[in-house]
Amino acid sequence: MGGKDFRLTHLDKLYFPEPGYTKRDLLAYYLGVAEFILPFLKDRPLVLHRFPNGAAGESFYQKDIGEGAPEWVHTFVIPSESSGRDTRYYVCDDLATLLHLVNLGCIEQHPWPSRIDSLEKPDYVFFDLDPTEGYEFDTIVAVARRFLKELDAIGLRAFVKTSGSRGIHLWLPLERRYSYEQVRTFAEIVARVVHDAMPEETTLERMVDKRPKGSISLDYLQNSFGKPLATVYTARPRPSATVATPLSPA
DNA sequence: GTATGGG
DNA sequence: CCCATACAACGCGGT
DNA sequence: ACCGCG
Repeated sequence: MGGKDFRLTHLDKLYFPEPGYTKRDLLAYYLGVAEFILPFLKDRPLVLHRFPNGAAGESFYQKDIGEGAPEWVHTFVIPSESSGRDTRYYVCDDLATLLHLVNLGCIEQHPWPSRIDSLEKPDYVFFDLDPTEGYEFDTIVAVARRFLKELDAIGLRAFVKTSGSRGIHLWLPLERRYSYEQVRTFAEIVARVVHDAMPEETTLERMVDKRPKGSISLDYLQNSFGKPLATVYTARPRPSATVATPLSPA
């Protein structure tokens, strides 16, 4: 693969026991959608969420490529504010890297919403509509439509995808002119407008156990430096092996 | 998932 | 040889 | 400073 050697291991390991999908199946999936997912990974630091023993097993997040990564992988070094050390992030720019990551047990792909040539300036803002226990899917749809309506009212057209778990993500491309803080503030304003319009159906409460049952949590805080978002076509570590899927808002 | 070290 | 263990994130906001 | 959250 372009002289980029790597080894695919444990191909028969069951990654999704319920439907019976193995790591080989997951690799085949990503091979099939590579041409669609790679453009969303290009030039972005990637946060890995690894499940070496499948979707139901123990998992961990990984930012630094660590030891033993192929020498040809593209990386981007970002100083960690808290630890003071440098972190060498993966940047997945090609199929070989994508499949290498899947081999590590990286079921999900979580790129930053900013690109390495302008890290401090996100090129999209997103809204994570996350349902609480006992929700109705119709409620999420109604809340998503309200977001689209409010954004349309100020001349903005957002894109929609299923998160692949239970919720819906909306995202809006931005010129790279605004800081994370500015983008987060904008997201908060829009979320408050929607919450004021649908106070029963939505919540801005951060504490999980204080959210009204059945309400949709509007999480705008994730629009922050170093905080990634599960991207389009990424597989999710759910028992049924769901996938984040772009939707037409029609 | 992989590298390492002990039994 | 095989098993056990170590290791693999961090920013934001509320208190 | 620490904790909950994603």
